[in-house]
Amino acid sequence: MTGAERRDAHAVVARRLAAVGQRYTAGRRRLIGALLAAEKPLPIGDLLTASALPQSSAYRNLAVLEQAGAVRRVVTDEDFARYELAETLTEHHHHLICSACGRVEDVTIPAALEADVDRTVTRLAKRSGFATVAHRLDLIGTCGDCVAGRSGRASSGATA
Amino acid sequence: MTGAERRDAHAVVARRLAAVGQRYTAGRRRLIGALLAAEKPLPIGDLLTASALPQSSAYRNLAVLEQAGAVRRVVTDEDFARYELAETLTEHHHHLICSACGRVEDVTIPAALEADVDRTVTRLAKRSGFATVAHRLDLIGTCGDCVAGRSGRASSGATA
DNA sequence: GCTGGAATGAGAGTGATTCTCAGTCTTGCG
DNA sequence: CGCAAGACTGAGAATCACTCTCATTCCAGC
Repeated sequence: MTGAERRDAHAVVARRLAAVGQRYTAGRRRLIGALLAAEKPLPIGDLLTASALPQSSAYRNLAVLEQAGAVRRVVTDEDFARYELAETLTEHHHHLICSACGRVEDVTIPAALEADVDRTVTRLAKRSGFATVAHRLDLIGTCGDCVAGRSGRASSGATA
Repeated sequence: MTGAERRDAHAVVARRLAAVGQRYTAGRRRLIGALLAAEKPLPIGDLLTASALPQSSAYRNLAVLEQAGAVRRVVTDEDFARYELAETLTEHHHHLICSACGRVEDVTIPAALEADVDRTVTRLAKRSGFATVAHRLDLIGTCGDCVAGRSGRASSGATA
């Protein structure tokens, strides 16, 4: 991610926070900074380290940021959540999740397929009486490291 | 689900448990029975009620059943997990999740699209060095009840 | 009928997440 | 500038899903 995009993202976040009557404080800025740099969903542990925020503040600020639409909480099978920037700050993407070590990476799928999925999904939702619909497509498998035996359950992906 | 399918499912579960050296006890049978009847992922709360098992036994048995490949743990944004029968006992399907009340329903998408997704997903996974890959496609929106205002966060879907 | 391992259930323990609350920093205003 | 209102912070307690422990019970095969 380039410097310009980064500045841009910060500006957008600031605006969204303002829209819900919240300030863009230093701690929040550090959280967003960490997420910008990561380009993949980060576990709370990494965010605590990266932001140097006390646990309670980190959780509180992530909740605020999520509510402001700047950040998204990502749940996996692990027993802790991960956070990533909201798609409106990055781009629509999906996750490649290693079921052995928990590693998570971003991937995008071809636009044509994406459009197909979206069309179908919308139709199905309507049929079931659901309004609006976003989709979440995750690919779950075993990453190269885990196949090779050197697993390890690292908190963030080591080979990034 | 018909009676024959039900019997069938029980037989398959029994076989899979046997394969990992486990018995198909009454409590486990009740858990599977509840899942067969539900045809949608059930929260632990419902399973405790339906199976009349003490909490520790329910969790333990669900873990065993999952390991045997009879059951699948489904995570949503809620702070508790849901369980459903493994797809090898039912059929490949996806979930329609209401982000307001947490309600979850099963849906299937057209075979053609399913095949497309699968092909793409496999290719992407390979490119990232992932072996094998299953996909999880969830549709997240707001169900009719919640749009209408009468939400309520019921543990299972009321209007099934 | 016995015996060993599987299974059970009550209760304690764990760990992520949330809540509480008193103190601090900002912002807008006079 | 000085102040009040309210946003923000951080430490710690509380909550809650889930897991573990352990003594007891059950069952399959001998």
